[in-house]
Amino acid sequence: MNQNIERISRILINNNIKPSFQRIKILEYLLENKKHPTVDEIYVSLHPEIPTLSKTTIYNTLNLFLESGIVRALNIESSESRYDPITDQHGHFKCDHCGSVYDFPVNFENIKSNKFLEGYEVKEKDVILKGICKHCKEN
Amino acid sequence: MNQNIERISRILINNNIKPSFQRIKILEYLLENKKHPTVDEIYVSLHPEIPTLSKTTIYNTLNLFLESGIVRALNIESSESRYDPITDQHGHFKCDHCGSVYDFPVNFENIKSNKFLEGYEVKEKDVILKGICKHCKEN
DNA sequence: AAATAAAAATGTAACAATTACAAAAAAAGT
DNA sequence: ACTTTTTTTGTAATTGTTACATTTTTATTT
Repeated sequence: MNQNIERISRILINNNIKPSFQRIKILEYLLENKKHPTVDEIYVSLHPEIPTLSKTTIYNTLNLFLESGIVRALNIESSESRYDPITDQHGHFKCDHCGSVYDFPVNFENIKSNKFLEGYEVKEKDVILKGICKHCKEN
Repeated sequence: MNQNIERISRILINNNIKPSFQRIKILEYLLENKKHPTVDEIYVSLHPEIPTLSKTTIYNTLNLFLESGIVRALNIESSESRYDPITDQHGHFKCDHCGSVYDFPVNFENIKSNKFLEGYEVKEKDVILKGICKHCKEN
């Protein structure tokens, strides 16, 4: 447990972010539960452990993480942003029925090799699929 | 001009949508200016010609179009939805600098052939790239 | 260790996109 | 022409997010 906190602190420090308690907990949550949570989900999950936690802090922290590039925002649904720690490249499948967001591997090379994008500097890529997931199909 | 309206009326009728003036104008705007406009952009553009036009009508109409599948919503930025008439499949490149959204062709077959998505019903696909566009690069 | 300065966290209010809802206007049916 | 249904409209409510001032915590200096 303590080792985990040290590991996460190191990630923050490496990105020039002071490892405060809240920041550690928020990043830990993102890394442990790879659920692409919304701000509200983070808040509800961490609030029991950190009763003074404010949503503004979560917003501030996530924006800080975004600037440093340790997380990225997923705008799958227009009504809410979800947050994803940046690891390997992958696409996202959102189930219209249960609302879950699943990761799946994507070969971005096929997309990049495109004449139409010559001269364009691509910084961020995402593949978003929507539909009904396997689990919902089966029920 | 009149032919255009007839053409657009027919699209609506084919999708079981009564071709009211507002609906025709909104769909016409989407089809003519392929700019992936926001609701506000549609409103500002059509308001001079239709002074009584209400944003609620635009929202209602777009939701109607979404249900019928003649347009789809692009959630590139979390703060706003953009709307795109459905034609051929293509990806979207959004320039972080000038804000423009460019279309580019995408071969979705490369993405679909994926073991991880077996059993999943994919209804909607999008590839979203962000970065700096050619025009902004040159300046 | 106490005092001071700087950074981070917090709560409230403001904001903007969207939706809910009821009333007004227009269109369709009788 | 009258009634019913559909469409449009304006206002108010809702929700995710940001702005901002205050409080708390952390770091620095004496």
